[in-house]
Amino acid sequence: MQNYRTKLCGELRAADAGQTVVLSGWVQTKRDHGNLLFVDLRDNDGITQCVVDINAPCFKELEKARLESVIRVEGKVLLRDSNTINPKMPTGEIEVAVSDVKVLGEAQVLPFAITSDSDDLSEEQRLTYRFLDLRRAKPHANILMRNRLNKFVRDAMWNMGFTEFQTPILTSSSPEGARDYLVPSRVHKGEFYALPQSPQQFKQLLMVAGFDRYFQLAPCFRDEDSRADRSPGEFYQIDWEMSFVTQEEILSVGEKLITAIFKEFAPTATCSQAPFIRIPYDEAMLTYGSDKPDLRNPLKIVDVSEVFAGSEFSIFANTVANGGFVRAIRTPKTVDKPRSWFDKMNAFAVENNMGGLGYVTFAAEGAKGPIAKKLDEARLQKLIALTGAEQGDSVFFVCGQGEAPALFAGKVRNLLGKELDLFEKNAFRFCWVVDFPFYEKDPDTGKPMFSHNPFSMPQGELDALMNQDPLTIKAYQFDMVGNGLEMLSGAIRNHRPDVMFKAFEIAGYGPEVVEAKFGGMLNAFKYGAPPHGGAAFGFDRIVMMLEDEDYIREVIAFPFNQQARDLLMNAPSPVTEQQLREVHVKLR
RNA sequence: GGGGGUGUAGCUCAGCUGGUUAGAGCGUCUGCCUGUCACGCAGAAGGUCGAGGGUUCGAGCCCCUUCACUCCCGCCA
Repeated sequence: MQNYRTKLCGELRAADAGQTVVLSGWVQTKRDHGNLLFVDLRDNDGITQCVVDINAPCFKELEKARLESVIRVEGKVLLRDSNTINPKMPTGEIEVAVSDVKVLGEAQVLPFAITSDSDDLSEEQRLTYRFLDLRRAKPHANILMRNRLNKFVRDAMWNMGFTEFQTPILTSSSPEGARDYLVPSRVHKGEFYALPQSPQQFKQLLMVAGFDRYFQLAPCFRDEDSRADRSPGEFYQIDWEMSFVTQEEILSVGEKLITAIFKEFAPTATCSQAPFIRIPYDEAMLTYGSDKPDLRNPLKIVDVSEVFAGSEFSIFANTVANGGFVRAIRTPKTVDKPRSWFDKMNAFAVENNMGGLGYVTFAAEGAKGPIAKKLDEARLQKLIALTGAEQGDSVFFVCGQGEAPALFAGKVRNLLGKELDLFEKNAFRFCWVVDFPFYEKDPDTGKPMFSHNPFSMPQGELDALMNQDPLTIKAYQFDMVGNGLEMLSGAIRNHRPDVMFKAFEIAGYGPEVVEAKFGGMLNAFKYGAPPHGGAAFGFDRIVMMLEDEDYIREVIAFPFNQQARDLLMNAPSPVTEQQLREVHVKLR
């Protein structure tokens, strides 16, 4: 039997001239000059130009091969003339003069060109023919990047002393969190497995089992609707857990891993260096109007309620008098922006159901803008002191009750940053958001409910639960945020049954509920559980950032579409009556 | 569950105020071409205008229903 190849399509160089080689790959493009034919042959490794002229016996065979057919060619490596060298190709100094061609896998006429840009193709086409889509340069490169990141992360975690595990895919439904994917049991009528939303309980059990440091590139399944950065169905986490650690030690592992990743895969980008700044949740909400601050944007939100308290600007003054807030954002060098630009900003506020977006501009001749004349000199000076405004700057105001002004100021901060092109370029800016509230007020009942994760340890532990207003208790719970994306979530876990019972009691669950829902883990904690904690990175999101993709589907080989369908495999799909009967399922 | 957008040739799109035979680029097919690299040139074929209903002398265009895709809100311990 003939061999398929002696070289790969990306490896031939000038020094190989004169060799006879065998290459196999896909016919990417053909340039047919009638008596002279060029074929770009592509494999996973690269592209090599093949050439054949009318005198070669295999000319006709190659000429009739369709685009994207798989062929085997045999030929001699020739140095190209200096005027025909293609400097854009790594193999551009040579070409293969083909003496023999064999079609190994014929292609039909293609639904779309492999050389098209992603932007020129519909999502539906791409996913229906994903096997063709993945032949295209950028999607192919994205998947190969995933592979490199996989290995890099494994090596890094092993080197830091972590042990890799595989935890069950068929497990039990967890009562908190997202909707589960359910799998009916054949053996146990009316009972269901669930696919894990994360290996949370298993990794904690492994700590109780004494494994000390766990990690897993863990598949997670959540039946939730999709977003640009959130794939429906399944996604992967770099999941880890550690015994006998403080929160700072977990953060340190996260910093080490992410800085190593970006140094390796984005060497030319500016990247935050460890230690990343820690921003308490409350401060993040006030200063950035978000628990996912994008630190590439230099703008900050400042509370200027005191400037307007008792002022002539009655709308703001009244709001402040009634316990509301005025938040301000200083924007540099906006004095020359036309009135229409400020109007556009105001229109954005109205679209977002806010009263409007007031502003003051500090021009050479003094403060300008609709609000300026309502503020006396002392108030203007205080405003300058609070915001750091300089001549030529503007200050925008958002006013309202409760959390609304801070949240909207966060949106305004994003908009202004984009409008004024203030975002730092080619940069990855990371921070930690720490001290998440343990409870929040249930908007319906007004009672405390878990705001994030019932498994995390409240700061102050049992003492705080017994003696503190629940809504003021913070959790050892943290996120890592990179360029405004949530990259990681983690916590010190609650490993003490007494603290857990009390924590659930405050949220309105009796001990019987805790026993019923978390019995497995709770039971384990009764037999000597080490203090432990951990975190998980969104693996796909890191690949997204490294490949500068806006959509998570671009870094997943076979993603669902937005409707959680696999258009290629036709999943989900109906099953037979027989299959349903076996698992005791009746369709309504 | 809700809101926005899209659906016209194999692909990506244009199609004016409702008016003759629905267009372009790429792809396909045919022919020409020995140095291209997204080769070039000439020609041809290719349409249930997502589906169903309605208004109208007349619907790709207006109305209703419905389906699919996409972005966002809700949701995402």
